Amino acid sequence: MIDIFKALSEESRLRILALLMDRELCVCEIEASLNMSQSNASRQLAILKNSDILDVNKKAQWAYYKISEDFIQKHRELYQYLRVRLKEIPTYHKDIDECEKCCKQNLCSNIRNENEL
Amino acid sequence: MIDIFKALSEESRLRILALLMDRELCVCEIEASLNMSQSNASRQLAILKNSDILDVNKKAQWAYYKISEDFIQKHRELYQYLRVRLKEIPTYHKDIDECEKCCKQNLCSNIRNENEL
DNA sequence: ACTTTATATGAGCATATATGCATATAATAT
DNA sequence: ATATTATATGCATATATGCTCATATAAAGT
Repeated sequence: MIDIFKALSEESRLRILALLMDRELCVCEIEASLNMSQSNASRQLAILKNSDILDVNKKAQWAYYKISEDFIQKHRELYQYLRVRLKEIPTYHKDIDECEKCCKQNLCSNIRNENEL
Repeated sequence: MIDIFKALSEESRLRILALLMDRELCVCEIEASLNMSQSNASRQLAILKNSDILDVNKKAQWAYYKISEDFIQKHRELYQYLRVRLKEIPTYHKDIDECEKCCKQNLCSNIRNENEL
């Protein structure tokens, strides 16, 4: 539990989570959407993954992160709380808009769509 | 929200919160129950209060801390989550037992009981 | 084999946090 | 007034964290 709260106690990680509430994303999409450096995006994702909030799904050279199903089930109240409250982050709408743009551009080619849809 | 998660991301503060789920307590009772230094107990309580999780009620030379009613109402899912999960802290039962002992000893005389019951 | 692309990670720096000690403040009791 | 008791806080220090730069790893394309 303490690891979860630690993971949630940093703004850039909350912004990442807010994006992942809607869809799974690869590192480069998060990096571009939130205007973070590649290494920083990768590190923050690793922290969220190590606290079992995120799952990663590696395909070819891409790493797709999403909210872990296990987290959603085991921490239901907290997940619901986040679902509502992450929208209150000051940059929320800007971040979502940026993310929409990135996803439309198919930053990391089409491999995700080809394999999953 | 970020301030709340930061406040919740430290073990001694979670242990304090676990005790306060049952009753309001003054600094010296927390200090004795959790075997913390006076200054540390005071500081952690201040952090929880500044993030609006706790309320303080000062009477004579004592400061009684409790979970803020406002927090319970405004962060209902998170509060329910904490209510259940704080019991999973490894030292939970030991802490509660110690706290029972302290309260029975009337560490800070009887002023609370005289005024409130 | 070499290059390109995506991600992860080590080293180093700056900042933040936790904590002890000493001291300040503030209320009470003598 | 002085002493006692409870709490808060300034300062110093050790540790942790966030972030950048450079580099490593790993998969694919040429």
